[in-house]
Amino acid sequence: MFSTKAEYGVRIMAHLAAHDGTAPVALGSIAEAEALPLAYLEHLVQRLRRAGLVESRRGAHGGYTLARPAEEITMAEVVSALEGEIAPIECITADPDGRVMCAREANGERACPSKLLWTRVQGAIVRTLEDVTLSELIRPVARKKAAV
Amino acid sequence: MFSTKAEYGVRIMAHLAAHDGTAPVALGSIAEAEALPLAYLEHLVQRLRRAGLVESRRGAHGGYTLARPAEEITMAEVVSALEGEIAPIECITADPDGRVMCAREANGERACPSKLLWTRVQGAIVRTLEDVTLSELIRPVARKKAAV
DNA sequence: GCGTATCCTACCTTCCAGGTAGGTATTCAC
DNA sequence: GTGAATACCTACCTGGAAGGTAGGATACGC
Repeated sequence: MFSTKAEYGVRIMAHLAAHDGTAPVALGSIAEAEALPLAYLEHLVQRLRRAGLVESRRGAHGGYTLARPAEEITMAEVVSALEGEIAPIECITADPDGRVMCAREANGERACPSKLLWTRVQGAIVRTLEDVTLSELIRPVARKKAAV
Repeated sequence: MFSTKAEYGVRIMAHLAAHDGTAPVALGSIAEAEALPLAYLEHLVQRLRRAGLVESRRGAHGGYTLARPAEEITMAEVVSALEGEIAPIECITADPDGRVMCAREANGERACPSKLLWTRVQGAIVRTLEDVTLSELIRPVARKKAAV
């Protein structure tokens, strides 16, 4: 489903949000706190940086900070920065306008018979990811509705 | 996300539903119609059979039929028969009661900081899959064909 | 200029999705 | 009963990617 890239990356973001003070947080301290390999996290955090989700300061006492307030960062941004485009199966993609396409349609063939299903699944995933912000993640706040 | 197992399997089911007459449909004819490798489909259809979703008749003029009416078969059943348990990331599972668990919780550790997110994503996926029946898939019925 | 940190590129290894192969058992038509 | 068609079963193969490692270059604080 989602790989550990998404999992680890979300945890990086959550960690940054939780320690969102003045000073940047060194990736080494995150790796230690979360018990994850530093060298691997470096790859992930670079994706987050290139996506404009975190900012970095190099050198001594450097580290990372959120590029925007946690309330304004959605999980859809985080996950797609890490995993690339979100599609439940290969042939389903979304073009820049947000129209969901089946790859087979493109070359004049008829759509997958199951397009309806995968587009709905994709919609559900994307909507959910867009609906959860980083700040919600770090506040186990009075959400507690219908705890499935 | 989902592998081709789910994609192909759903197409098998859709094909069976579309040709749901008296006679069983040979897998070879499905493979040909869908342009998929027969030998691989055999693996998939066995999973569907063991899950009680299709029935088989061996020998000449044998083949497969739906085990239940298409309206009563949900995509959740089909996909989980093919892919196994549906979880957006490894540490999220659902116990027999349907309670969503984080693997880390089990061993006395605290839950992933991001559990909230993944449980919601899982919920959205499962609810969507449960909501789409096989019969809906094969009838592009009364759905606005215009805007896609 | 030294230590600390980010940044960058290349590589390595394990796993498994996706597929192949070959055989056996069952049923039908004749 | 024979042969063709079909489901059923088990084992194997293979490319690519997930997940991780290595090593250095670059920037910053003191």
